[in-house]
Amino acid sequence: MKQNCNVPAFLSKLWTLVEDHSTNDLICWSQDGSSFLVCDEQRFSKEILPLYFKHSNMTSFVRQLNMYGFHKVVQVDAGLPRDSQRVDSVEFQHPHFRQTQPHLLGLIRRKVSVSRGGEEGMTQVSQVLLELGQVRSWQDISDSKLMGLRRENESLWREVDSLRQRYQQQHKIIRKIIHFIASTVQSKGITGIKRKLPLMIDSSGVSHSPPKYSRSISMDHSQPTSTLHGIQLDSVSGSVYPNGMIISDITHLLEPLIGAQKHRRAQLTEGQPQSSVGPSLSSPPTPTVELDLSLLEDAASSQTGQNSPDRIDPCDPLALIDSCLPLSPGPSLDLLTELFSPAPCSPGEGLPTDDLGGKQGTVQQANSSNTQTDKQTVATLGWDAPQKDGGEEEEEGGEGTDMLPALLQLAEEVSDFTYLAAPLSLDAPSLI
Amino acid sequence: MKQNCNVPAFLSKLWTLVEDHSTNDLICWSQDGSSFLVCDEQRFSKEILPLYFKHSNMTSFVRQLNMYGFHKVVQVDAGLPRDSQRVDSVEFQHPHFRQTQPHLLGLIRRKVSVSRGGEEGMTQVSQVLLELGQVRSWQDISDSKLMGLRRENESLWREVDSLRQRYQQQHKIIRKIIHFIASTVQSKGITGIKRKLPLMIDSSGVSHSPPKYSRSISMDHSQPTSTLHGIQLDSVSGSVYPNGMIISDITHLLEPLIGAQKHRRAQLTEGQPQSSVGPSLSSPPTPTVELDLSLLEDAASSQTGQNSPDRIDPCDPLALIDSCLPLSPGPSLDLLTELFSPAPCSPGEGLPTDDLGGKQGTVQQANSSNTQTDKQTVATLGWDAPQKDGGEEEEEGGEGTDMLPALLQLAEEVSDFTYLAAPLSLDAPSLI
Amino acid sequence: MKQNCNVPAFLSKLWTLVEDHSTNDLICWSQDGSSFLVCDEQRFSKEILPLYFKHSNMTSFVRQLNMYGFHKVVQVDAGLPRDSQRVDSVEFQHPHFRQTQPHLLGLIRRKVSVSRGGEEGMTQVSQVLLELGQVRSWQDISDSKLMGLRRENESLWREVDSLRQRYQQQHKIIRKIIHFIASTVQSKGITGIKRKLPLMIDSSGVSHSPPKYSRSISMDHSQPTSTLHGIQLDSVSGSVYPNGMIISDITHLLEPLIGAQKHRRAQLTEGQPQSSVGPSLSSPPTPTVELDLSLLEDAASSQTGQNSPDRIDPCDPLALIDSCLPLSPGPSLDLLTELFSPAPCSPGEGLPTDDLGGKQGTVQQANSSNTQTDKQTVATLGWDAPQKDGGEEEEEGGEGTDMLPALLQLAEEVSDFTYLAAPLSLDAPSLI
DNA sequence: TTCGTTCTAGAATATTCGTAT
DNA sequence: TATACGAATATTCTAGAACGA
Repeated sequence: MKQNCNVPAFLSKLWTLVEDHSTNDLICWSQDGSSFLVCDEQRFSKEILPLYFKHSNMTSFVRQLNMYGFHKVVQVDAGLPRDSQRVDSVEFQHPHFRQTQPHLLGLIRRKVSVSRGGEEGMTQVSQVLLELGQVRSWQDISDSKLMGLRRENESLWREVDSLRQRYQQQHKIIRKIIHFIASTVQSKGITGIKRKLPLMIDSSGVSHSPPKYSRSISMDHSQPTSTLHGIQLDSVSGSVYPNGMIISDITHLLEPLIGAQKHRRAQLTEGQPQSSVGPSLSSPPTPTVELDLSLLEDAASSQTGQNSPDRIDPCDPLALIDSCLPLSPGPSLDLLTELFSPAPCSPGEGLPTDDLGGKQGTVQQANSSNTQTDKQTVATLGWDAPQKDGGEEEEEGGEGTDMLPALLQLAEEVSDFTYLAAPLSLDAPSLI
Repeated sequence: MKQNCNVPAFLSKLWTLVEDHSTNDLICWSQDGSSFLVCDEQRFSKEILPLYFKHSNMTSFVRQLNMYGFHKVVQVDAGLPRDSQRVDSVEFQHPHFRQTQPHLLGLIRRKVSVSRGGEEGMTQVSQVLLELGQVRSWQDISDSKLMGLRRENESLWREVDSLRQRYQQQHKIIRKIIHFIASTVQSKGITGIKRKLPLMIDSSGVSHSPPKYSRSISMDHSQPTSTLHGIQLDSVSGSVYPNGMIISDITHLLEPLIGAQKHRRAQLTEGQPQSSVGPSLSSPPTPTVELDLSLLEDAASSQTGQNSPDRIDPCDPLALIDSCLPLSPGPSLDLLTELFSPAPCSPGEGLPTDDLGGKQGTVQQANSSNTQTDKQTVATLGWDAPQKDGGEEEEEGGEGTDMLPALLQLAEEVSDFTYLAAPLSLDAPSLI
Repeated sequence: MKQNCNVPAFLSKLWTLVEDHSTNDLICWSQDGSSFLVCDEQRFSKEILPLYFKHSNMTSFVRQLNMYGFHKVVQVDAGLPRDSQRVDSVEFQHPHFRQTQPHLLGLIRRKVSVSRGGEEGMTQVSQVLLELGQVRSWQDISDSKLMGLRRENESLWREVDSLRQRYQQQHKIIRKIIHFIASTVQSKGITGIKRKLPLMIDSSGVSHSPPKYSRSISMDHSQPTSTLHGIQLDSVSGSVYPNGMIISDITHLLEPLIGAQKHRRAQLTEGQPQSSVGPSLSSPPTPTVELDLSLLEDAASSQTGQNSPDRIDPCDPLALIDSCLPLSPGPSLDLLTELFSPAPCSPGEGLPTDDLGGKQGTVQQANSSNTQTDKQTVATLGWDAPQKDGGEEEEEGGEGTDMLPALLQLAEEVSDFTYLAAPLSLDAPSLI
């Protein structure tokens, strides 16, 4: 029974007690051997304790445990009504009290009443002061760190802002490209036949047509509204159309966009908010833009649906927008086909869904009117007309050829890009 | 059941408990009514206590008794051997807890840990306390700061995510543009006829429409306004170069960017560290141009150099693209293929819907293999056919077709990019 | 079942409670894991709470939550009439109570009513020591937070860097696309005459001159390297002018952009919050893109106005581009002209090496002057020549029209998108 | 002296109540 | 009305202290 003389009796007894397999139903090691459990406090105190100690009180046993630095392990399922089967079991643990490692018992020390001698309170004060000094120095350091972090964050914000701006710029570029392409197409078409321009212009929203102005106006108005939460958004939007021709307004009509906006807003409101959004950004972000040229496809489809194929009509913004929708895929080609095909399209395809709060209603109308170009016109315009114009041109066939190299080049470049792009990995920070 | 409102619940319950004759076998008044006895601690704690309190622990009951000034009454028979019938009974007493005298309960006061009463005054203590108070307030502030930083970071994460998404969207747009261009080219080729270019050029870019001017004006206006809140940014904008066209910048693209990036990194690494990064870059923004059309030049040069279409040629493009498209899958591509290919070209190039899984190796390989296609192959595909083949090809529209594969390839490449790029994981750490 | 001894029982239980999938219908994590929801208050309090606590009162549960710093998350639909099915669900959140991050529980501190003490002698050193101990523990926590933030920031930086790189890549792609378009145009133009394309290209600054290649090469190389430590600033400078002609800048001219920028800035400033202006963004610099093709439009418009009023014609890319050139006005145009024009126009258009110095005044002027070119001039240049050349051509112009609207629409869409998307406000929380 | 036993207290958390905003 | 907090009490775990071996 007795253990090493160095080890207090209580610890020796406790070890023996826990090790004893014959009493495992009342007291035993925990699963991992890092603590021990007393399963039935009642029986344990009355049946086991007297065998080792001079008492049969659980409280005394616990007092000793605490005196030697043991701690009760709280059960999460506490609080449960003892009704059910929950046998009241208690668990105690000590870093140096582990199954299979009795040699660690020597490291367990009994607590001694520090008897704080009241007198030396003074010394303690000095100690306290010292500690305070340390604390203060630490504070300074911590504060510095915070400042640094804050600056860093500011830089990050600026950086993000910069990125966003660049992104916007790029976006504009894309827009321009599209525009350019449009121009190209036009010019080609034009060459074939004549005179369609004016119309186009009108439709395009650029032109001199009065509607245009109204649009602009509406735009302006709308902007203000956007100011709601008053964030930068407004400004942004405003910035949008500076100079070029602004066809954009028309677009606004489209619901899709609107819907998108709303979402965005909502997102903003919510996301921003307080605390944690968790980094799990995975979800976050409702993606923002949705626009893409898929519209071409859609437009085609929509057109088709409408029946009057005579015109291309990609003009219809709606169609375009729709196309953006990830879901609506299909027909992409149709549009193109129609566009390029000689057959006449459908003239009046009003912009559908506009809602915009009534601001753009006008615009739409104007738009639709424009769109009305008929198929014939298109044909006449002869998208490819130029090419065809001259028979001899063919030799020039070189035309196509010309493109090729460029495209290849482009393709290559892109490929390159892909390589570079590859993905920086971000290691997750994580934390603390 | 209810007791005087002045009397704490514990005392009320205790009185009721002791008075209850139905439980006299477990708890009852002492002979003289000056104290009460708990006869069977075991049963009492498990059967009675839960009926009155939120626990079934004798120790908790005792703790309350002590808290209210009750004291245990030592049993004379304590010394007796534990054997025999000595049912473990405990007795508690309080001067104001007497049978038949419930009115005295109001005199029983619960102890409050007034402990601290410090004897020595040491003035210093007050000083120390003062400092501690400061420290604590600082803690609060610091904590707030951290929280703020954390929120800021979360917002940043969100922002970055948003940017990434937008970027992706843009990417899609680009892809679409390419697609569109491809279509255009094709159509043109198809038309068979040629020649229109010159015209286009003219039209392009320069338009005489009055509206234009109006736009410009608006632009100007906007600028001024923008200056408002603007900070250094304005300067930036200023640097931007308003509207003229600036060709010079183009150059920037080249190396400079690279160098810049490197710098950025360095900064990061260094900056991160402790405190200040210094950036009082309020102005930072000055945008630098990154994008430019220099490509035109490059393209030209490369083209010139290459000119011979036989090379490159990434043929099997289609497959790749589809796989990439997250949203709009296959159809579009197929469509295009059909449209542009005079005859079913590469039927087998089903769009691999598989996702790249971030592996580009495959793609590249495919690519390279494709590239290897010799001119002839290309011709077959129709890619360069026009050039090489014969003039008649043109009518067949086969011309345009030629382009298709290349374009598709390009599109795919882009798609690839998207995949790779997207993957970035943002785990939000969180913390604080 | 066992929880960390350091973590209060309430938190352990709460965690277990929320994690328990079997009770997800009553209590579970929120979508993003940053908070938890109690769906059916009634059932939860009566069925779940008693299993973990000594009560079945929602209020007590909430009190504990508050005691530990949890806060109720207001439901957006709060204002709605209580009518219908409004399932009474409540949501609570704590910055350190997040799904998948149980290690943060240790950072949640229970509030202590520091009230006591007060005035009098508080005293005792012990008290002071106690406080110091708390302060120290807080320090540890704070330090941990800082570390976490730091890591998070590092990740953010990496992310931003990644985005920037990807952006750049995309930028290149766009550039390539432009290139391609340019090539296409050229080829077409060639058709008119035959076989000039190559030459033109060459001349246009793109040329095959060895230097060009060297540039490209350098670029690629540089990029890889860029990944190093580089900071953003460098990039900026780098971005400045490498070699080719950069048309991109041109875009900058447009006011919209500028306006937008300003707004952005303002936003930034405000968002950032308080203190620091932050701008010490050492890094900030990373250049932002400025380039856009707006010029196309502008050019078009201006041209139209000036020269061939009959049509819009934004088609000609070159013209547009030229117009954009702020600095080297004349020359650039000339170049393009030369390229596309059958006859060599203005030979000497050196690339303006001057740096923008951020002054646009000059640029603009140049620009305007350019724009002013009248039709005739253009004609001379050969720019519009094609159109005018053939009388009939004009009429044909109508053809193109069909496309135009669609394209314009598209352009607008994109613009819209920009507006919508961009605007996201990031309010910087700020704080500290 | 050190350790063991017992009774009581300290300290922190838990539960309830009341109320300020 | 509802959210959050102060305050008082309740429960638990641990510690202090007295006393004896």
